[in-house]
Amino acid sequence: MPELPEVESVRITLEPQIIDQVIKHVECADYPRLLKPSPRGLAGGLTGKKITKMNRLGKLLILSLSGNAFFTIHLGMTGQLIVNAQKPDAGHIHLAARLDNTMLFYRDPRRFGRLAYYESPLELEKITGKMGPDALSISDKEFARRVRQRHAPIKLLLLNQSILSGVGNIYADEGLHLAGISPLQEGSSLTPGKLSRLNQALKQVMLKSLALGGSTVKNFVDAAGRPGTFQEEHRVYQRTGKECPDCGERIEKTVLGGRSTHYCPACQRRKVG
DNA sequence: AGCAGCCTGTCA
DNA sequence: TGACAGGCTGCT
Repeated sequence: MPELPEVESVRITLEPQIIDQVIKHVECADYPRLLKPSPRGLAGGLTGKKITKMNRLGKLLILSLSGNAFFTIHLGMTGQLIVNAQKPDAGHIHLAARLDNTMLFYRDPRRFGRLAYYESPLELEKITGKMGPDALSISDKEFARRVRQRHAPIKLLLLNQSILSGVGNIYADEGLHLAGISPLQEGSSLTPGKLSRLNQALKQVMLKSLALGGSTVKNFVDAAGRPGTFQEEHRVYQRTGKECPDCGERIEKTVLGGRSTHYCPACQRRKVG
């Protein structure tokens, strides 16, 4: 489900509840695709480690553990972290970790998420090294450098996590609308001015969303169990046929890279040549 | 570049 | 019943 603002909302609400606690015991389901390097390897690696810090890169949560090890959590589409004294009365809980003062559960109905244990910074770096810079901190110059050499439609570039980390379908659509750029516009055809406008628009949209706890389109909740409200501020996303807040034209929907794409045909006209 | 595949739940 | 969903990988 979650993109950068939702994942950051989880990080902010989860960190104080689990920081400096030792993972006493781990139980997990037998889903090798979800639990890396393997269900047993993950449980064995985590057990006995202290959680010393919680960071985020794009949509990836990175927990630092004692002994220079790491625990990463990618929520996929429906991943959810729950802190509770006992196992919640809900299905699809694939991991339960007993900490000093509480328990941490991972729930994920669609199982598109991924939990992984890395035994050293070098192992972690193999993953994070393939990811682009975080979308909240990338400079205009770096953003332009990474986008301008590509010919694909700009929306597909924004969704590509090796170019930029953290932007998903909602914020790509919202950021492009705010910047007045067509999702179909080729990356290489955008001027430096347009590109810096887009970079700033993405940050603006995601920071605003973060301030509102993220977007809850379906059932996102943070680690305090609270939904976000940024969906009420969406300008184009899932507003097909409704009026553009800027010009009143009807919002259109198309498909790009297999993903639904919402835009205003008037404000986001494609420039050719 | 484009699409099937991974999964389940929900809505029309 | 079928279409669709906020992500990503791996195949052609």
